Amino acid sequence: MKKQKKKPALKGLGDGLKRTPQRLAILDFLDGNTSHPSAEQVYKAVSKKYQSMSFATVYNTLHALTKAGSLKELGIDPDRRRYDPNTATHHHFICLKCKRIVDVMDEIRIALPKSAVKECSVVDSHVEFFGYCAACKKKAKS
Amino acid sequence: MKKQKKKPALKGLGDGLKRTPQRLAILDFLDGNTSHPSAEQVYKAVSKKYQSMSFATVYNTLHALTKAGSLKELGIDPDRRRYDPNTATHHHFICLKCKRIVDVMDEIRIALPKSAVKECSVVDSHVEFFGYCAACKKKAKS
DNA sequence: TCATGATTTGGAATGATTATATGTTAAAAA
DNA sequence: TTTTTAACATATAATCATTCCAAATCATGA
Ligand SMILES: [Mn+2]
Ligand SMILES: [Mn+2]
Ligand SMILES: [Zn+2]
Ligand SMILES: [Zn+2]
Repeated sequence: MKKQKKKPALKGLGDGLKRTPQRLAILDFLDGNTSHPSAEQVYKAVSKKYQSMSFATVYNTLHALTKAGSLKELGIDPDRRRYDPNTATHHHFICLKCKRIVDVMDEIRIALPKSAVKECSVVDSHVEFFGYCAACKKKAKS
Repeated sequence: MKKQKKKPALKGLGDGLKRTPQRLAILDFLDGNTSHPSAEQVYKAVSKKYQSMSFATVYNTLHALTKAGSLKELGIDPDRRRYDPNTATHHHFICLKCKRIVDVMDEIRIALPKSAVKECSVVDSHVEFFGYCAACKKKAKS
């Protein structure tokens, strides 16, 4: 029987990156994760399984993965950087109350404004939706 | 003759905020400013004219103005908060090279995806375009 | 003018991230 | 397998943006 393994949303370590247990642990936590965790959340989660994990290693690995193109740094949260293993172009809904960040995978056709295209070259775009998530909406009705 | 005054892009101090020289100086710098300055840039600019300006006051004022709805905090730059006196819904182009943030005032019709509307209530949205600005594009061709 | 609560200020505190120095190890060569 | 070594992990210090704090000052209304 093949070792069970869910479809990896994460590309994995790139190029000549060493396959260290720390990196594999971080990679495993990130794989398929849609919570857009911060460095601290990664650290906390991975520390449990892999005691002796250093905070610096988390940052190092997050940077390495980002450079390798297996991870995206999100600037959404002004307070701390968040990471997204889903590197395909997609968008996000941010709850103004609980700060949860939810994927919006729907393809959004953005009519690139002429003014932007005229002189600049647009490589990518990202839509942020702000509002109140289902849970917070429900609470407000109490 | 009426006191000459350019059309204010900035709403001004809200409610019961005292009209202090510091706040007026910051307000004056921000008025019509489209550079999306950071707190430090505000501090540097205003310090010149208003010596003795404190960094804490800049933060206090930026917060007060934000709460009053005369200013918007931008989460675009992961390294530091940036402020936008233009509180009308508009979008931004971010140059991946020089990090410049340029307004995209064109109205963009975003087809709100069903999945987002279903359970959540969307209050606002913001599009970030990433690419290379005219100046950086030109440089690259050298 | 006076009283007073709001505001300013400098400096200390915090929290996220980065840098450094040193011991460790994955991986490739022998 | 053993050797070799650049890459890596770790602890800790340093940095940088932002917030907090307590004391001094000030704007505004009575
Ligand atoms: Mn995402
Ligand atoms: Mn703007
Ligand atoms: Zn919520
Ligand atoms: Zn540029």
